Amino acid sequence: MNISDVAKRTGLPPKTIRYYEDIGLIRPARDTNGYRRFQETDAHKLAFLGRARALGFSIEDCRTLLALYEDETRASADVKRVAQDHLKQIEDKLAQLESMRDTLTHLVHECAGDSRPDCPILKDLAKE
Amino acid sequence: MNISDVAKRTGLPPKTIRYYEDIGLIRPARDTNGYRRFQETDAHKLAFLGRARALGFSIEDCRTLLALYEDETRASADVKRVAQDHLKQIEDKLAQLESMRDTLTHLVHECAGDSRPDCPILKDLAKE
DNA sequence: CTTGACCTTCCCGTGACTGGAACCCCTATC
DNA sequence: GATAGGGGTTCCAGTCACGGGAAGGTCAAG
Repeated sequence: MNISDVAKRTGLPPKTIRYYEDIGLIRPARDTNGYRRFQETDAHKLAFLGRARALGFSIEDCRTLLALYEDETRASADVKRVAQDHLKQIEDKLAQLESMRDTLTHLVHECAGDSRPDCPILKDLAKE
Repeated sequence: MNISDVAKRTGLPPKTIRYYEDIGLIRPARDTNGYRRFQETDAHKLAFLGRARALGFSIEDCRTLLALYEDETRASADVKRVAQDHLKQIEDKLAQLESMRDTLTHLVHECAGDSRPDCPILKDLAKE
């Protein structure tokens, strides 16, 4: 498989796949002409990475998860810890965004949104 | 006021304040020794920017909001549009994070987290 | 006069890519 | 054989909103 084939199969852009090789997440073989030649295992790893990234794991987390995946002697506790830490981060971010959303929703609701200059949104931002 | 004074008052790090000058959000005066000399209006603008950033507005949104704030002939509709667009982005992000959280919560719950290698988290990432 | 706390500018690094330039490879067609 | 096109390759720069750190000027106190 060439890079565009595996890109189609995994849904990852070719640029991203090259980047993942760059940072050592995958090591596809090369043809004599210099083209990357992807094996099934490469496609499989890339799909794994795509799903991990879709769950918001950082690249470094992905590296760890991939290593655990390939380590038959892993402890599931190690995987769980990575996932729990990440989940915690997401929950923190959610709380922060919810707070922003609540404030913004309130402000937007208060604002007339007409041609007059008077605006509670700006008033709030400029308070004190 | 020197930069550390206004930093204390606004809660913004000096680095951030210099950056805001760099990109043209503020234009503090200078003393003969080259030090920035902040007026009340500068401190006020910085506080405004700090609150806008705390609500998650991008720097470019902040620039727009500041311009609207200083324009006595603004229409509140323009402010409202910026806020609504931003609110939409936040809601999209929230939905995305909630979906991640739900999946992760489920997976973490399924995982024994012991010394055995069997792990539903990895299984899910590697599915297919 | 020295010390230490300020201040200045400048450059590099962050995360995870994306865009673009410049160039090579392969096949098909004129 | 020339050419057109659609692959592929590398490398460099840019994104966003700063933060770290170096090298050096300024100022008040002891």
